[in-house]
Amino acid sequence: MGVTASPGGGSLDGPGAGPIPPREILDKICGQGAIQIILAASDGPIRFTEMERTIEGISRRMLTLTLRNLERDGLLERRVYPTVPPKVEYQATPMALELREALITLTGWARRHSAGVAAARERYDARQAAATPT
Amino acid sequence: MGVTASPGGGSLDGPGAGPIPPREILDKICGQGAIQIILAASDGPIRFTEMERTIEGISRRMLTLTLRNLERDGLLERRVYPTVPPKVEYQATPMALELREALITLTGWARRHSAGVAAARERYDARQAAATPT
DNA sequence: CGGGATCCCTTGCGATACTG
DNA sequence: CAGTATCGCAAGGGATCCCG
Repeated sequence: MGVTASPGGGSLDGPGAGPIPPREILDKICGQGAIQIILAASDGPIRFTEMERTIEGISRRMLTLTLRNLERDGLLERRVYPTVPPKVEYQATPMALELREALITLTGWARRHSAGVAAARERYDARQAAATPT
Repeated sequence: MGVTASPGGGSLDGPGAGPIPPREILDKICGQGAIQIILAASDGPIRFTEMERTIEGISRRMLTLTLRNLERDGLLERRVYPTVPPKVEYQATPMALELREALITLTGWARRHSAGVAAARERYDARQAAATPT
């Protein structure tokens, strides 16, 4: 993987650091609420605080960091309006839009099977507890 | 392992631990090579070492852990043959198979845009470096 | 409004060694 | 073959404060 810089994901790679391993890309997209962020930015420009309210559960810090990462990877475009108060808009790039369908499928699946996963988990845990002597 | 329901989205077991937040489910699926594992187990039963060879780059530890997590969440079925030497097979459950298409899309996208992401990253980093005074 | 900087605990994860 | 156990560092990520 990258060079492991300081906390925040700022990987300082030297010039000519080859292609990114697909695994790393997927991890970035799926981790830390990036999916919701991309989807939120897929329906036109969206502001920072709008996102914060839309995504619900994400911390300010993580939102900022993930936005930066996605921008860096070319998945989001960030536009700053030097007004007072400041206004910043994010929107998905064409590259990111290609993911839209798949990401919707994924989130839909997760919502539909939320209970099923919880049930499976309880069954598994119960079985483990039963197999463990006191 | 097991409990540790700390900030971020740990797994709270215990009786009646409600439904799983979709976010957490997605993170589990996307992180630590779970995608490749699910896909590898989508074409019929596959053995532990086969997976280890197929996935390439995953550590023994992570493979084991992720397999356990996916089994616990009801995405993989694990079958043990008490032979000598032991034989263990994993295969995707129907629930996990529903993800197949989307996961293939995702991995395909990641492969296609690997270079594009790398390029975007270099551009971003260059711009940052340019904006930073010495 | 939209962040950046710092603190600091928690978790992820590789490396290594041992086992049925 | 298919794991489990333990160690140890580094990354993850929340909380808090500050700033243009």
